[in-house]
Amino acid sequence: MKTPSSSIQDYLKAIYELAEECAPEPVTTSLLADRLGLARPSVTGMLQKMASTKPGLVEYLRYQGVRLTPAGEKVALEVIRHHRLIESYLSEALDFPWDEVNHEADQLEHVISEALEDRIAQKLGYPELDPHGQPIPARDGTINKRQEIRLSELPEGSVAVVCRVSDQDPAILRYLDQIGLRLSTPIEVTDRGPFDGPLHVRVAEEPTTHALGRSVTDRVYVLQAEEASRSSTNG
Amino acid sequence: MKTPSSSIQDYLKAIYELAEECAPEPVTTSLLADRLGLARPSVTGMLQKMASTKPGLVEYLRYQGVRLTPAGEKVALEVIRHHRLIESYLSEALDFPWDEVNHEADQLEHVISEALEDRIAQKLGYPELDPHGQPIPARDGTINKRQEIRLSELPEGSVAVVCRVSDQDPAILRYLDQIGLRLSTPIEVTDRGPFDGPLHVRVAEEPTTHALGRSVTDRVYVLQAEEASRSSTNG
DNA sequence: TCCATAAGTTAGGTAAGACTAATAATGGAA
DNA sequence: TTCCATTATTAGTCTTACCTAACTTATGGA
Repeated sequence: MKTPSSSIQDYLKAIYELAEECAPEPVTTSLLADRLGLARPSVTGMLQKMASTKPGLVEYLRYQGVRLTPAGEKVALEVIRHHRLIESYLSEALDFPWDEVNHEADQLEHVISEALEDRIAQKLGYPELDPHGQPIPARDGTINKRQEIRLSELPEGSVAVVCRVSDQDPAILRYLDQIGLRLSTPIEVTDRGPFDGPLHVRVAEEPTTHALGRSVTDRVYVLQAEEASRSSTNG
Repeated sequence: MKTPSSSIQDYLKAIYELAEECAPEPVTTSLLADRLGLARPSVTGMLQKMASTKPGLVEYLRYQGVRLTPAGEKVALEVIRHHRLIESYLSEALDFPWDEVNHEADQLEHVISEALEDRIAQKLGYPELDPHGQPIPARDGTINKRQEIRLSELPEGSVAVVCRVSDQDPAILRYLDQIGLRLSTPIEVTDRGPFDGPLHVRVAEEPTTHALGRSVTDRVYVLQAEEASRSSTNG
């Protein structure tokens, strides 16, 4: 199969990530448009084109959305592998801060060769997690999923360890870094307001608590007690 | 000034390199088409577009060719800086062989950010030469030119040091590597046939000589005695 | 000097991939 | 069950950068 064009790769990646994050299956046209920063009709057009000219990658359901086929998911995971390896490399080898690597990797992921990817993976010692704790798919398209839950779903009083943070919003990443909430950091939910109000979280050894809104707590994933001990985090 | 599109950057770079290599000023449409792997009418069209929509970058002379203005040359040198820094990084940090870095860098040079370029330059210790001995332009667009001459212009019997090799043809680079002709290698012209026949060259300490055709000797640059001592080569 | 050939340009077309404005389907509330 | 707001799609353009075929200019021998 010929390598799909850069634009199609972006669509596949976005579909995969949205499906994983919010799971309104099938993934909706406007959600995709928002994520990609495109007008909705552009997305409709592209989805129809993908469904007709690359049969077998996506399943497009008129007025409902789009779903990846196993083949489409494999392509998406290849792109994501590139992306996360590049993020890791930028962070490890070139000291990029974790809020900048996503943007940079978005550009690089489409032009990197397999040979370069191999060298990078080798130099890094074949890492399994990127700088945000996101699992790096293997070359064969398999990916390790852990028993992580969203910080927003953590019950009051419970203690857990941060294991993964969405890399989408640099501002959030900068904020998390600033309050000391990084990968492997143990945290405690000291207070959840009613419904989906802000969560009060105490970080590691520090005395102060921070009130975190939904935009943050939905993008931070944690491992609870037992699960945490089974898995070690690395960049 | 907005960053010229990737395609325009390729044209500017190619114009600069062709002018430097062969100097039929102005650079001819078909030379450009060959270098870029495009049909001639495509090049004509692009040159006209550049001349009209980006005035000040190139001077286009109908039926004659194209020349860079100082501003156009500056943009070209920025692209070339990206390219050569990337080549250097791939070679130094990721152990890429010198015949592969050009191709890889062609892809990467358009998507690398200034921030990433800076990190790379810093990690490498601000190198002045790329893996082929080509000077890396400074950020302000200045470039160091040495008193190099083509191997094909070296008189019979003279001894010189290889200081630069064109990175355009991977096969030539592999061949040179194979016969031991690398940067800083001293060589001697043992015999030049009549006119532009093959040059017989002896490499460093080795006894055997090699007959090199014009396609090679025009792409290898050397420094003679005095000049060689003024300049040291590094990757 | 003339003309064949090489080199360059014009004309017209295609493919991606995006956009806006207008139209149609969907689904929740009254 | 009807209606309306939301969401999705169609229709029609635009831009970029390429292509081929046909035509034009330039050039260097006879």
